[in-house]
Amino acid sequence: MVAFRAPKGVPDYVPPRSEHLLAVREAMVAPLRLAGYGYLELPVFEDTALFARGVGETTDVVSKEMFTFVDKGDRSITLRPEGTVGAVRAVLEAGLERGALPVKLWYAGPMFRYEQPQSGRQRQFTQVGAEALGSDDPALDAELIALADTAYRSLGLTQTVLHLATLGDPEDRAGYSSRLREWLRPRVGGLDAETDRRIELNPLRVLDDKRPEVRAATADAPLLTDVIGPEAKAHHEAVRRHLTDLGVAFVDDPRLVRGLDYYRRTTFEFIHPLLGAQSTIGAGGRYDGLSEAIDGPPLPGIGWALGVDRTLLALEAEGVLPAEAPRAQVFFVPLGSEAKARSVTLAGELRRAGIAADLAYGDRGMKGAMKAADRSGAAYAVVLGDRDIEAGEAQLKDLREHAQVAVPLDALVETLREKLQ
RNA sequence: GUGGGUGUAGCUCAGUUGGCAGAGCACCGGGUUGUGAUCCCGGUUGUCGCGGGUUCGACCCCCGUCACUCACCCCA
Repeated sequence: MVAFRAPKGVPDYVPPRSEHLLAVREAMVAPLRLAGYGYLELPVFEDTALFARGVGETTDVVSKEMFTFVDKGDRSITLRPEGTVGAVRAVLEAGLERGALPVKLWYAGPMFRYEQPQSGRQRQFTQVGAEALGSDDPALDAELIALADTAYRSLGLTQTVLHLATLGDPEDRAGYSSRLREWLRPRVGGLDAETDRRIELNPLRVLDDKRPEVRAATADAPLLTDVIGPEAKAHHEAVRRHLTDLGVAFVDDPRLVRGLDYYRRTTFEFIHPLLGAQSTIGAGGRYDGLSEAIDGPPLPGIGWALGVDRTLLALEAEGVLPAEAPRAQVFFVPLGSEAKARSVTLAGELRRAGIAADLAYGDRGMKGAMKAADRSGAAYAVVLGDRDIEAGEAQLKDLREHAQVAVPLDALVETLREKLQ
């Protein structure tokens, strides 16, 4: 029993799992760099009103899941529940929308939502996000989706399914909403207060309800797809075509519903079938009205966020975790204090030469130190005792071949450098 | 916020009708004066989540509480 535990819903990652998490993050970023996306470093908290306006007052995220507090200057501050709104704010603050368009950016870091934790859902979680602003070209929609697809593939995931939909333009959505509202009232109205509220404020959300009775009741609800205007429809068809040209497989999902208000036209989710209830490992969409919602100029945009934690869960579920990397290439086994001092020096020299080196600490004795060498994954052990120092040499042992040779001490670094080439 | 499940060694978990708290793994040491991963031998670690109650006696039964976990809601 330890005195302190991490706060509820806040995960620690320790080796070797933390290495896998880092690898996921890097794999998500690599394709973005190859597509001209620049790095954006963002604050993890913002003015509360920014999220309320940008994400939408009626969303669950804003209405009940924000980590909000008042700072010492009496400002209302909120730990970011998602990244897009802050990214757009930063772009506007820096005036990037006046430069070359589109502006393509990525960021990564922790997000915070005050929710009941469960598998794949933590109060603090990490996302890699990408945004492309200043163009409504459907090729950008397809590009971003393809980059996420590439990231998942490069990690070895094969079972991820891309769901694609369009929300149409605001007028399509508004018309459909009122129609759907009328349709829903007699069918699921009165079920509970939350659902009633949702029918009135954001009826599309009801279609996302997972309760069997709601699912059954809404099975043949009218579809948004049927009322999409010609422009949005053309945009959607172009996105589908580009994706097909790029070799990205997807399924059309007319019932796909996103939880944040700023989406319009393209929306998508990457779903992993082995994950249980929280199975969306990445998602995004177009948000052409977001900039105006936070008092900016008209600025179309498309973006996504990939869940780093959930993607790690997916890797574990598919059993495609990368092999553990050795912690050292060379491991010193010093016998005695003089040998310890020489080992510390030599390990330092190797590290400066770009070779991963470690040594046995404490007075472990031969056997224990060799065991530590073995566990480090090192290819070579350097055994160093008084008699070797007197002879001006070290015993260099190849831990895989079980072969050992004496090497002059002043040639050790160079010898290892050659052997590890 | 709501519901189910689980809390025993660092980790994974056994623990019989209520009768001296265990195993495997890990870790440490020895078998080898200076040689690992295999093998053999030995050893360390416990507020049985916490607080009450019942009982001669509670890891076990009862009540409460906390934590973790899965699911709903919602979402990456």
